[in-house]
Amino acid sequence: MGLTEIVESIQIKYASLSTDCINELIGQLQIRSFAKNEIFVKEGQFSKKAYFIITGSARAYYYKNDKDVTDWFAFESEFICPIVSFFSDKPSPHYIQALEDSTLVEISKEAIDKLAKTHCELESLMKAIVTETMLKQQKRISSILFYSAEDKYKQLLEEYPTILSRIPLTHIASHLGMTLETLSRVRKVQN
Amino acid sequence: MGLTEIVESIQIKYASLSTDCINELIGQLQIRSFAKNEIFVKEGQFSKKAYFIITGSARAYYYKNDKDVTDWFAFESEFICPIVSFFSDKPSPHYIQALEDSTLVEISKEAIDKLAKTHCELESLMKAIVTETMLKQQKRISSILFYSAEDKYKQLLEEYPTILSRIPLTHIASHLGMTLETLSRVRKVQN
DNA sequence: CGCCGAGTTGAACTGAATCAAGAAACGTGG
DNA sequence: CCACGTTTCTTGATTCAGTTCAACTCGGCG
Repeated sequence: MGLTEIVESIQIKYASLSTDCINELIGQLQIRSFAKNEIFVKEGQFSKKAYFIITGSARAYYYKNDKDVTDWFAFESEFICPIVSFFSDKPSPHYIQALEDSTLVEISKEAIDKLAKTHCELESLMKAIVTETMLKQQKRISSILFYSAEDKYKQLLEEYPTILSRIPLTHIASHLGMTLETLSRVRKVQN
Repeated sequence: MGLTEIVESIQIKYASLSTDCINELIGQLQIRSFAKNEIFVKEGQFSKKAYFIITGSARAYYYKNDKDVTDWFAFESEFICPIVSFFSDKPSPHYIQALEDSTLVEISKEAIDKLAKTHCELESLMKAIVTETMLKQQKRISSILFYSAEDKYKQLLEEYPTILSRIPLTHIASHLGMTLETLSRVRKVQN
């Protein structure tokens, strides 16, 4: 898949862009490859880059009381970025790590903002992406508040049916806000 | 406070607007007043209106297993809207209710989108508001996952020092994801 | 073969929920 | 302005989902 098709598909999903804008945008993209387990954004960094996953997967995680907590997963055709540092001027509490050998497209916020000055559609596209993220978080909040460990696990499997074969249970557990032991017990009941 | 000052202050906080845009925007605003406890957005509605609070307060809430759960509070100079229905094309799970006698500014999404077609700055302003909301939710997720009932209560008091005198504890408890009884016990320890 | 990290299992513990009862505050009409 | 009923909040006893800590199993890989 070339850069053109990638931008094409993003554009279709979120908000259409002029050919002009698409072309200029492509000039700002960088293809990057990371090996499994490679950490490409570190805590404390001011990283203003966003990544779109072509193949592979990644997770954003942080340390809470010395425990590794996975905040977000991203798979093919999804974005991932150090959300705090990307959108505000604070250092990132998150690390980002490839979970498989992965190929990503990288773009800097600076480049986007600059392009958006002349291409307003890009601003709409960004708004659409942020809105989607916000609605996902909205869902996640109510899922954390109201569902049992078992239900949260089921929900995750529905959203990401292949996740079990791709990602270690430790990360799944911490993302669901439960311990590895609890996840293990929940799984025993299921199968 | 007139509409001009209100738009002025919003614009300063999020993203600057041209005088043209400001004037057209003002033409789309509606001042609305609600009595304490009045419900002005109902569950199941497709409501594409957002509200900016001039005086008073409001909450967005929904029913989860027949229990009334407060999702968001909003006070002076804050926005509130039925987030799901406003940003996607789904009916709102949320009700919105005035918690005190309140005066709000109402604007429809339709009006904003129409204006944004000719005034790109407005798109940036919307993006800024959505981004702010997203970052707040990000914070809320980690607060739910990692803090004890007591810590969550303390945090809320820091963010909204006047909340106790303005809003019943039931709503505060459900917003913090705990029962009224637990909140009551937490408060006893504190004071 | 033996080590090592990932996952499982068990037992004891705990923070918060639930259920139930009572106290305090609130506002509404006489 | 007081009395009464309703709503809001507190307190207590019990239960429960999930955590913690510790030991054990399994599968892959040098």
